[in-house]
Amino acid sequence: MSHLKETENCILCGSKVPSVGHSRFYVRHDGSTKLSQVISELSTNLHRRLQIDWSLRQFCCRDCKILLEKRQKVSAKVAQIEADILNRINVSKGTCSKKLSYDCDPAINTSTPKRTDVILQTTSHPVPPVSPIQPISSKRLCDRSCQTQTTFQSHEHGHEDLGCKIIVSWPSQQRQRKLNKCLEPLGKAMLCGTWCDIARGVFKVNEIRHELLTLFTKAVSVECSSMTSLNNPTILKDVTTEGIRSLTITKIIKELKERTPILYSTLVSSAVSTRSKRGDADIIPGVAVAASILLKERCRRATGLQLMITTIIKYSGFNSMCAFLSALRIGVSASYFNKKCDEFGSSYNERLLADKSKEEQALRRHYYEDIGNGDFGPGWKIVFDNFDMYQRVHDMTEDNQNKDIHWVNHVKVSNRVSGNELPDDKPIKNCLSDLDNSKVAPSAIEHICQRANYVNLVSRVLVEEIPCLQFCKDSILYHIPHKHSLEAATKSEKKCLGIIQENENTTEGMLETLKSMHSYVPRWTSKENITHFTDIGHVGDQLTVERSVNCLMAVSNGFTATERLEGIYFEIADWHADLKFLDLIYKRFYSTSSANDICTLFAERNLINRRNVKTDTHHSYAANKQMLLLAIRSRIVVAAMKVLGLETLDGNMTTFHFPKNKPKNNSNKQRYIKQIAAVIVDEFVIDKETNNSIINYVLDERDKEQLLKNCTTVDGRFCCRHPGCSKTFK
DNA sequence: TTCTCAGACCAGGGCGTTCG
DNA sequence: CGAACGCCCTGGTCTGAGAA
Repeated sequence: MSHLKETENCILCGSKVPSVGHSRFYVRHDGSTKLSQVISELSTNLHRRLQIDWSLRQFCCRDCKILLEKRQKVSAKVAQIEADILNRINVSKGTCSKKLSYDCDPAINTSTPKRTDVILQTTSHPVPPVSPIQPISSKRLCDRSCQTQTTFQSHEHGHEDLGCKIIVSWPSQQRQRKLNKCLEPLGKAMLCGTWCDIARGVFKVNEIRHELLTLFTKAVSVECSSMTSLNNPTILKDVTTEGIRSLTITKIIKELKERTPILYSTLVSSAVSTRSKRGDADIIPGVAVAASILLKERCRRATGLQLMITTIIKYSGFNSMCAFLSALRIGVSASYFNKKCDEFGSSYNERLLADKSKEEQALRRHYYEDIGNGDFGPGWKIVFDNFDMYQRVHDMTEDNQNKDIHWVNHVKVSNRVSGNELPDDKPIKNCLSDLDNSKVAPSAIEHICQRANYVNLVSRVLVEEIPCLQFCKDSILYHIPHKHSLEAATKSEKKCLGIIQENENTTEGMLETLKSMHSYVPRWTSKENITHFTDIGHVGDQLTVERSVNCLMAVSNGFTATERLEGIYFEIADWHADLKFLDLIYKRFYSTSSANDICTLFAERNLINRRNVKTDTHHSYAANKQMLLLAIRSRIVVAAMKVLGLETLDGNMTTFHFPKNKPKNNSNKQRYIKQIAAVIVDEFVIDKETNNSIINYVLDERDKEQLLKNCTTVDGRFCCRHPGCSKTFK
């Protein structure tokens, strides 16, 4: 060391020390002198501030040396006092503490770590412990193969030393690391906390919590896998008669407790409040149901509970079903449901009232303020019909007779196609004579369109019934396009407005019904304070409209628009048109006297034993309709078999093969199937001669009308056809 | 004597009310 | 918010009266 240069300043205070004499004291780097030992025991904070350059020989001044000696004495005294306190604590409390014990087991105390010593050092606990960390509440943590040992070093610390250090010792080396700030509570809990404290410390660290959750979910997944495994399946997978008979909620809960404790605990803690007094022994149906649903989601064969529920739904009435589902926490009780239904239904007409208000605002802007011409909605109609019910009384008295109830049901149906562009104040034509016959009769183009529609309809039947044409199923047209296809594709908005408890058979009842419905007609008040109503169509069947019109006529001499029920107009909805058409068809094509005439409807009805088909369509509408559709389809199939050269339905066609050189794309398939359908329509459906004569007739009629129009004046008088004559005739 | 129809009876279920 | 209770309705079956 003699070759090292010497410093001129004191190692601590920096003051200049004399180069010779007794005022300077040598401080050795290796700690072999008393002074150097004292300096090495200084806190890290002081050490950091010293910044000693050990490449030079360091010295200390006399004043600083005195201070260092004083510190050493005080430190020794503090250590002695704290050791005395510790002894007193150990004597008074023994080892019965929930906190970490330092002197619990002599065996552990004397044991030496075989491979690794983890030394936890904390400045906030300067008491020197003598045993490894072990929370006393459990014994499993202190495993010999992985022992942790804490040693405490008594220091005098500055604030820079606060925190936790972990020291790991191997036979070959020792490493130490200061714990991250977020891990400090965990370190402290490991040092002096209970198992619960340690777990809480772990759970508070977000990163560890995330990993813990991953492990937790894995554990749940393993549990559920074992439940659905083939080796040891859950009782929920037993769907045999005996299995379903013996399946109970209690059994499910018992199995969950035994086989999926983590899942069960999670569900129970979700279902039961911490403040609840329910014990572990309680059967919680909701937990069993939730677990069953989740397991069914995982394995579709674990369907025992679902099967049980469905069976009960099928074979129980509404009340008992509600009670059952309510007990399983899937539904609510019947009484509560009824109460809520009343509540939900209380605002049954609010959307109609909102629409009415919107329409009234538009009307006011349009007529009163003279602005806003296009903000009317498509409007709506009110459809109404009688609702009849016969109620037989249990105890008949003079006053309590069987009740024949006649009420009125009404529904709001929003228009899908707007008619706002049509005039409200006058008809489209002034006079019926202005309407040409040719415009009413189908034109030549309409006949051509009609044939195209037949082709589409026939192609539907072909792809559905003939196996060798089924490859064209995705290429046919299911919706025949028309002028309002776009609007018709949207869903109709219907709103039930409930039952009006009035009898439409009586004038009084009908009047009350109309008054009730009139409240939904939008209105606006002019500057002259006159109320105007817009027109809302009310749609009913023939009888209802007839009665309504009579009633409306009866009040037409009212003083005000409200009394006259202005704004209501009626439309007849021929809901029975389908039935009437069917009736007509059966009158023409169905005769019970033609049982022996093969290929007639009646003979076929007997052949396939459809005894529910009757002459009177009114009494067997569905049966007659099905029979007719079947007859039509069968004829189309037979026609197709003839056209395609098919011996049997499953056979191979001899003509009309799909072109081999063309790819089977959508357009080619569409063209192909339409070609076959067109041949069938032309050969078997449309009578060419009749069709042509109709078209010719229509064309002739149109020509005649055009000729007539050219020969008449504006006021409808005929011109004189003599050249040069300007006279006209009536 | 047979057929038809109304009423009694019963079990089960719907629904509203009350109470905790 | 649900359970319990009571009232009433429904559907099926049986029975008796009256008509054919």
